[in-house]
Amino acid sequence: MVTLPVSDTQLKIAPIGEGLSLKARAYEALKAAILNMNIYADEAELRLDERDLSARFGVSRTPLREALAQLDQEGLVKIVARRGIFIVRKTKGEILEMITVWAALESMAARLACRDATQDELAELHTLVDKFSQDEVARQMGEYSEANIKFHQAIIRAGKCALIGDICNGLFFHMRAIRQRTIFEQDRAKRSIVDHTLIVEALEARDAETAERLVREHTLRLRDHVERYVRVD
Amino acid sequence: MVTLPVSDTQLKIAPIGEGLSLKARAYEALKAAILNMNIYADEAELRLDERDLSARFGVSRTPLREALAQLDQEGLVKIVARRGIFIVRKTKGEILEMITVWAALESMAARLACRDATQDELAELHTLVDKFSQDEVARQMGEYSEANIKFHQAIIRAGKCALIGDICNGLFFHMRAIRQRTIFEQDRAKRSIVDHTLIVEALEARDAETAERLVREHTLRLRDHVERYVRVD
DNA sequence: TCGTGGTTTTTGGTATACCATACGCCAGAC
DNA sequence: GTCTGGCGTATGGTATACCAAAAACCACGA
Repeated sequence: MVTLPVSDTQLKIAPIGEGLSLKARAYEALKAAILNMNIYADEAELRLDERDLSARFGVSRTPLREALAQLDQEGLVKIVARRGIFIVRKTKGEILEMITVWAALESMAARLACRDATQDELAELHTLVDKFSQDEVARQMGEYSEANIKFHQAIIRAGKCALIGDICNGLFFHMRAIRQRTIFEQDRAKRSIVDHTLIVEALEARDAETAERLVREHTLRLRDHVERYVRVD
Repeated sequence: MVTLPVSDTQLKIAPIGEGLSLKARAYEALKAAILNMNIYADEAELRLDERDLSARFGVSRTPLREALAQLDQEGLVKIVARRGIFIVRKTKGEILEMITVWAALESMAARLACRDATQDELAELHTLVDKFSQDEVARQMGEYSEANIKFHQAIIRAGKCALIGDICNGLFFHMRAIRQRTIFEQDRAKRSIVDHTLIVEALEARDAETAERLVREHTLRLRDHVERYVRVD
């Protein structure tokens, strides 16, 4: 009897039970939980307990600790020996720095995109801006935020630098975890549409200097807005 | 009797026994070991073994695994379930991306520095460039590399954005771990001195646009040099 | 000689027990 | 009443034993 290599069949029964390791699953679950916590809970219970979490998830402390250690390194929690595990609240200063880094990276991505973006990618950007302008009345702020992120991610993707994408995704995640993130959008939607339109025009013209400058100014303007009007807890 | 607060005494006996956790010590040791390995060893032994390391360090697998997990997340090693732990070799593409990110962040730091750098910081930059020009004959490439990094770190510091500093330090570390990193310096020292001098001038003139552009072009030029002439393994 | 099947070994993943220290409670002295 | 010191408890850190899957090895047969 001949047994075919698994890769040659079309079965792929595989994904049963989410083939991820317990550590990975605990990590995702905790990440999601912390994010929700930041949105819903108010000031209460900033502390986590390894044994308690271990019991809730039904796994031992070992994989849980590995997941927590990773979250600690990413800056979402802070582990203090023999004291506890605390959910980290970003300070306003840290948020401003994140936006600054974002501005630096995305403006570089825009520059790269002027050289390397495909026609398809430019078309996609055009679509994102257009769709956005048309929805103007009906759209909710929440949708705007998602669409907004999508637009910026599309620029970054068009720059073809995976590392920029990775770092920015991390930044975006931390932003998402901020409670008053709605402030990011407050009174900025109209202005953003204009900015976005101009940015796409510069990209289509392959004008690197202008595209870079527009993206940088656009994001730094958000930074200033947050610095001036947002009060973080 | 009056007992003085500890902070008012001048004892500070504290640092007994390197208060670091075993995990932290294992992490530092492994990091250093991997770095040396990348420099000295040739293609041999890209694989690590948890039990073996555990025996060598004299600690159990648990803290060792946590240290390895952290190195894995930082991209220095890759842990594959039931296969082994492998020291990661950066591809040429990844190196180019790191330099690109560096260019984006340091140019932004230069922009910020034009607004926020103190006179002392500008003076320090001046010193770094001057000292460097004078040593021209006697200096070794190795020293150049260190001085070079120092110069760039000084600019980043002057930008007052801690996050940019953190990310760049990570990038610099990975660069240091590259074997043929001497190529970075090959035939570039003379040009660098000119570049650095101009950059400092722009900073002292508080000319953000020029400083940003010069820093970006300087680093992207290094990127192109690597892309063209460096062959990574 | 080559391939084929099972068995042993290796190796990272997980569970669990124990350790050491920071904190809180409470009794006792002044 | 307040401060002090011991002692118990909570909690992250560490050690160790076991598990499962992948790889390596080996014997056997065509």
